[in-house]
Amino acid sequence: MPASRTADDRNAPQRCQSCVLRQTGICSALTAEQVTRLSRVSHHRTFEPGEVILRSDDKPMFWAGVVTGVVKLTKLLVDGRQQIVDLLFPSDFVGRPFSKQTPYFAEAAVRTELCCFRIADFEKMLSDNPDMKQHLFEHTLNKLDTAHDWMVLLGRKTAEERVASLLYLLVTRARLAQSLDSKDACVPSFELHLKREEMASFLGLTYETVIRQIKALDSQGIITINSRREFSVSNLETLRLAAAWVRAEDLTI
Amino acid sequence: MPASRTADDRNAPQRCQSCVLRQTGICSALTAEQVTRLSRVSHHRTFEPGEVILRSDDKPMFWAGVVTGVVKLTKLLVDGRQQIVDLLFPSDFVGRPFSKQTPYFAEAAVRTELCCFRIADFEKMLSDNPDMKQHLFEHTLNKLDTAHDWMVLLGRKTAEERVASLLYLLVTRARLAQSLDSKDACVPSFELHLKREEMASFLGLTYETVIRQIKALDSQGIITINSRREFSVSNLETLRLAAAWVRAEDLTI
DNA sequence: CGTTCGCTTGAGCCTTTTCAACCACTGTGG
DNA sequence: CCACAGTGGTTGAAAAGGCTCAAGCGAACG
Repeated sequence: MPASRTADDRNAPQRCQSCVLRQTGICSALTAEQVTRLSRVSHHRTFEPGEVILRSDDKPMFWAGVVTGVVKLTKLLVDGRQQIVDLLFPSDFVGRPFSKQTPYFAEAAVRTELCCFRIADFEKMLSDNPDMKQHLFEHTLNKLDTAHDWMVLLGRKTAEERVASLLYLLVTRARLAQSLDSKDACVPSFELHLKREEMASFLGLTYETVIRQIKALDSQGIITINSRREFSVSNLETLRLAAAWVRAEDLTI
Repeated sequence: MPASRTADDRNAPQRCQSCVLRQTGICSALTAEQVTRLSRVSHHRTFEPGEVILRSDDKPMFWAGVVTGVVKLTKLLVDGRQQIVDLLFPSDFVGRPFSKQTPYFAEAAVRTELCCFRIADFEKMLSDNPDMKQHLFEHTLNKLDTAHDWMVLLGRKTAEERVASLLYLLVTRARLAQSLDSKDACVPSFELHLKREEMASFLGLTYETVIRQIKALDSQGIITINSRREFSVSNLETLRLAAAWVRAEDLTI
């Protein structure tokens, strides 16, 4: 699946040092020299919106970290019903280690840049770097925690709470990403990376219901609809309450 | 939380060699001698049905493997709504490593025997035994996969499919456990370890709906109700179809 | 022998889905 | 330049699946 090395890949050693994975992701466990060594077996690849990154049941050929963009992980039922089971943001990982089969479809939601490793290189990398393995282990444990939180949403929350939960998650994500770039503390407005249909698929609803609940949140003044893909949130705490979110710490997706 | 060492614990070295955890669980990664050494810092503890094992948000004091019984992991919303996010069976683990807070309530569903370690001993054990850590890592990855499967159930399946899914999961579990003891290939009838209410909480339904769907499965001949807590399944494949389960391999809970 | 807990059943209601139509925007080709 | 198709988004009306509420049953247990 990964294309051959691009011209860009030959700049890898420099590029790697400023990568998001280096700063907060898996490469933060490495020394500068180790990163340089690693950069020789990694290569970047860009996926367009809707492009499939990994196919369910396929033998995994590569493993990757998300550098920019958003990846959705979806599962299908035999009759075509589908559910997004996770959204991946920069510093998250795509691929199922230690398995003969990929358990989901990974698809780019927006234009997405991945840092890819061949499976063999990746597994060697892990056994060579216990700290890296530890990082990935803890990341997996966090993912399990947030999956459990999402199960509460899917099992028990109302449609309005679900939509509020997703918007809260996305606005928090946006703040997080922004505070890394600039020191701007508040994000009044944020852009939606997802279609209504994708929101619905992640929330266990239909897209019509999502539309109606977004409108309901707007008419209650909890959010303001700027355009189809952009919203403002004046009071984050109000949104959190509307989401029936248990604790802020739960928000690690 | 763990009680002081019992008389039983002094027999630990012998007991450990025949334990489920030794055969298929985390201790399978150890030599007999390592197990003996480990048995000195472990101790067993029994929990009665409904007894709380770990409390959400508490600092984790111990970590344990399930030897016998069933443990349910539940999450609560502020207003009291609750969702069971996982069921643990023998050879599963209770406790969240590498975290300051337990992310859920762990409660015994039936009489349950745990093999407990103090957190400090446990973390030392992991760093001393890379194979053990690897085992736990892969176990966590499996748990994540099954959590994703359950998200599909909660987000997309009908009430009948949900109930069928749970029964299929439990009957498969029962077969698995039985084939370890005897070589009996088929389990026509199996006992339910859960109350209707617990089934509902795991399935994102109300218990009335669970009751009605069990009845519906019975009247379609997919299962037979022997008693309130015991069912028979003549054709496992029919049940699997009713459950809209994607693949048999998904069933690792 | 009464109480409690778990389970069952029924009736009506409500949230969400389904179905269908329509709108807004974008890119394409005549 | 405009007709056209295609995609994503919006709205309304009707249907339905599952929930709520209420009552009753049965086994276990003190």
